[in-house]
Amino acid sequence: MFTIGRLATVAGVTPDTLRFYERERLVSPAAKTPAGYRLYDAGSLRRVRFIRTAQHCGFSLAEIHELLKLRQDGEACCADVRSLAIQKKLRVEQKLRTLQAMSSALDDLIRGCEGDGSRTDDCSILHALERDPEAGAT
Amino acid sequence: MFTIGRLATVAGVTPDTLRFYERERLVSPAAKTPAGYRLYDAGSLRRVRFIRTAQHCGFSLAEIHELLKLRQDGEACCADVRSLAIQKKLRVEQKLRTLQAMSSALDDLIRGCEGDGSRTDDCSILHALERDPEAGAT
DNA sequence: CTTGACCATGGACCGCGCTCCAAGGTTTAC
DNA sequence: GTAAACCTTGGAGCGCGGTCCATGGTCAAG
Repeated sequence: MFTIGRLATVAGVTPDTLRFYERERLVSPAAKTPAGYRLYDAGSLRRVRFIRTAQHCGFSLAEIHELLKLRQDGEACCADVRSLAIQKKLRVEQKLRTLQAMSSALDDLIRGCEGDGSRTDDCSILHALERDPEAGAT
Repeated sequence: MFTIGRLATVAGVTPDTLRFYERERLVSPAAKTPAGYRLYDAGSLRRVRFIRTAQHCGFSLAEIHELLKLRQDGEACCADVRSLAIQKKLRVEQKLRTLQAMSSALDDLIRGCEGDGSRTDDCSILHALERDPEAGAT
């Protein structure tokens, strides 16, 4: 059994974060001391690690709540979890495409620019940004 | 000269957004009617388009403010603008790498999962998410 | 038995980019 | 002349994932 500070340290978060997760019904202490101190066990640590890892996969806290509910739910099956992972993958890929579009738009700007000391009223980047985004390319 | 609603329509934003941009010192009306109505000109439209296009390149409103300041500033040169674009590109690429890591982490989860009807206590995805993220790969 | 580190609660606040609302004035179309 | 559509200001609220603060109780070391 650890106190909140100890769990925070081993899990790599802050005590405030753990209290926040508790308000969000993601992790709750295994017990409390008579004085009201939260006490956590190894299961709590696994749960916090679950949250952090899922976050690294792009899941929001609300989605992690869903995943944790599936784990509790005797009715749920592995395919349900897999389905959430696949949906998340699709959204991550959508974001990737958006960022890739940004990256190549920036490339175009940078490439079109001399980068010399000319005044900014001649700057090709500033001119390009002003063009109607709805108009055709070029 | 257009009213706020007309500029909003042609620029593809809402009047609320234009008022918000004005509070953020990004776009201000060219004039006001005696009754206090905002009036915009073609330069305003170009400015709003600048903002939208720069947003599509990943610039935040604060950064767009910087870009617009450079345009005003007689001292600034094209190289300053180019430098902001390059910095932005680096940050976009960093985000891309983060998302690519998410994408392949999700791939691993999905690949490792049968996706069959087995109970969630056997789910390889849920087990994988519980593992210590600091531990070496497996 | 005091000092300092730790813990509790409740609530405010952050950044970001809007979005919506209420209460009222103005303009336009018929 | 009246109704609809538009405009004004000021301020609150949202989603997200925390972070920080004030105030006060608890616990361990010396």
